[in-house]
Amino acid sequence: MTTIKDVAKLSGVSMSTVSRVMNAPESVRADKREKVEKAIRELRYYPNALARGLISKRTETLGVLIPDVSNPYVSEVIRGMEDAAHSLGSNLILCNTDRNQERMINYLKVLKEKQVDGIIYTSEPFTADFHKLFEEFNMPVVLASTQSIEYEIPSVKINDEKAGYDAGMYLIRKGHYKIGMISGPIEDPIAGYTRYSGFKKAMSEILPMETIDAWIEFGSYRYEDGYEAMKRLYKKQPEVTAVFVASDEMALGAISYLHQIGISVPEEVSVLGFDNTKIAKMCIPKLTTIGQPMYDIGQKAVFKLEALLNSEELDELRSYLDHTIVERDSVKELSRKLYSNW
Amino acid sequence: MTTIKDVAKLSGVSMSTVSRVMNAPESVRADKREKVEKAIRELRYYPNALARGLISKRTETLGVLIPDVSNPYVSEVIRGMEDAAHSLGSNLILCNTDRNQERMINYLKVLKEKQVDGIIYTSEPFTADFHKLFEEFNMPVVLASTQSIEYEIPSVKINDEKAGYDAGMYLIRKGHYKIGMISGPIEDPIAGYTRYSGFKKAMSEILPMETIDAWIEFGSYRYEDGYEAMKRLYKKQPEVTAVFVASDEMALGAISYLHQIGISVPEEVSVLGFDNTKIAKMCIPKLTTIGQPMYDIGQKAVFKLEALLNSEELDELRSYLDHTIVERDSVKELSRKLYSNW
DNA sequence: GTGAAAGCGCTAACAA
DNA sequence: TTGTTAGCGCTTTCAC
Repeated sequence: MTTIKDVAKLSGVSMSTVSRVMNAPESVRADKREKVEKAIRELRYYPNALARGLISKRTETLGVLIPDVSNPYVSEVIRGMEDAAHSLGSNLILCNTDRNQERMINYLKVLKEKQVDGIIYTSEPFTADFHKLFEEFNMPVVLASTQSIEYEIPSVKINDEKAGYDAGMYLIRKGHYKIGMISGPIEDPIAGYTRYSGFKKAMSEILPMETIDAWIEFGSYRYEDGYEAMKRLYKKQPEVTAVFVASDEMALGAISYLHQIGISVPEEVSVLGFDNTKIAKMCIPKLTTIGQPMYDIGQKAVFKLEALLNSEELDELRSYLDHTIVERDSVKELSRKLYSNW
Repeated sequence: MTTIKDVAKLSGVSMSTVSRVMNAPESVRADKREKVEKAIRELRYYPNALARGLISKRTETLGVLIPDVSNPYVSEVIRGMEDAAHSLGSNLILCNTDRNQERMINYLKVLKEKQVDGIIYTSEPFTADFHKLFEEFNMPVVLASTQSIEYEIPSVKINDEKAGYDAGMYLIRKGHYKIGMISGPIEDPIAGYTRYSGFKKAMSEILPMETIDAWIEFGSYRYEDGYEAMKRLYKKQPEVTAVFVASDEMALGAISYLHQIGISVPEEVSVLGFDNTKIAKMCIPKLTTIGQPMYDIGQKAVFKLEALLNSEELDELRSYLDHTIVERDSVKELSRKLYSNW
């Protein structure tokens, strides 16, 4: 292994001068600088980041805590993070927590030991327990695709309640008035309760509040959950003409159930998804869905963490990026509209 | 920041003793050990992995070079890698190369500087150029979901040629004899040419070799490629009853085209996919597909790299894991079989 | 503008 | 069993 010492020897200068050509080249006289640069090339010298980090207290490495990389939603967020990190000269250490507290604590410990500059906690509710943990480890944290209301932690996500509201209003505007929902777990304060209550707010424009819950089923965002929830919903409300589903994956499960019992989407029942993951445009029918800017969420989270590390002023503690409505083929416009002036 | 010195002081022993309780506890007398452990807990001391790595020449960190995390196939491989790494006490640094040589070189440089123990190069052909690069950087490498024939580099993948052959034979066995293929690029020696030639070999059992190519189109594994390739194939061979498609994503594109022109899958045309990514069981019809053990590929690649780092004997340089045929709903059995005794 | 030397936090001889 | 000391490879004063 070649070290700074070898470079110094070969180029006939001191270690400090070699260090200078790497960190402040303009402070070294041109002739020496060139000699050093030549030696670096010849010896294929690469400075040891461990030694450097030991002094600088910076590793240019970020830890990313995610539930599971193989989740299509998460993997797009990560992609945004990695691009942002790359553009800033940092790297990402990937940690799949599997929602397992023990595994998470273990990662936190290792990341601390490896001296990562900061951590991004992604896509899972941030509980009081976690907050205590992070306090203990005392590392800069940014939340991506999640947030904390009780604690002052920087975060980046969409406005899920508004998204739920917009979803409901979209279906209403399309002429539906027998509208169901397959929500995430109501105990999930990030993507569950928020979208649920936004949807209910929209529904309250056409329905008495008390009756809305009869049109809502729940599931944990997975395909199978969507299938089962749709089954329950349909048995309860066979007149339903449109369903808002809180994730694309569940939406596919719901469509699968409808398809199985011979109900066509969107001709007989419309389905509105959530996320706009890649699958949404590959299935039949192509999914109309609430689009999250996953890449941007990841990217912004990293930029925010970087700003935090450089103790720059944060423009806002909790950032909310815009969602969109991506219109494709799974929602049908009903001709007989309830409010035709909309 | 608390260091080993602080722990030594508080527990009234020397730094070496503290070091020992962390690395060889049994070599320290119980009473002192307990004192040290208590101090560690009280001070919330975490050893600095940079300092340790500087000495041990090990960082317990691996670099992973992948084209793109947000690719569903890749993200499953990564998941296997990460679990394996975690079980071995290592971490993964994620590097999206985007098939961009410059970006890859940059990553290699940084990974070298950060003293990662080794690198896993994933899912892209390993060219002579890359080999030269890796030689220059002189870091242990394992290939995952790809391989090198010319160079002696450990690798883990499936036997793509056999998989292509099995795919063809499967369709023949299902009674088809007007069988098309949508292949990956023939210049891709990993997943393109291999599956293509395996398929041709199978077809040669029912067709003269010269005519087979008239039934094959090409695409770069993406949805849109599948759509376009299916269009070309269908125009050329409207009598086709089954198509083997070299990726699930392309298969979905192919199905989309067929659906659009009113041809139902599998009633009129059967489609056999490749990979068995998560989407395969979420679409309609659910995809019958050649299943790759993505998780296992990732896992095994990491274990292999670890063995390499510990200079253990590798049981085999190039590992080939088994593929499977996952039967779902997109392939129909034709009653009028060509070889009814099969 | 350049070099010598101290030190980042840790481990590993070597003594004791 | 334990402590002292010399580094690991680098940056950073501080003189010159």
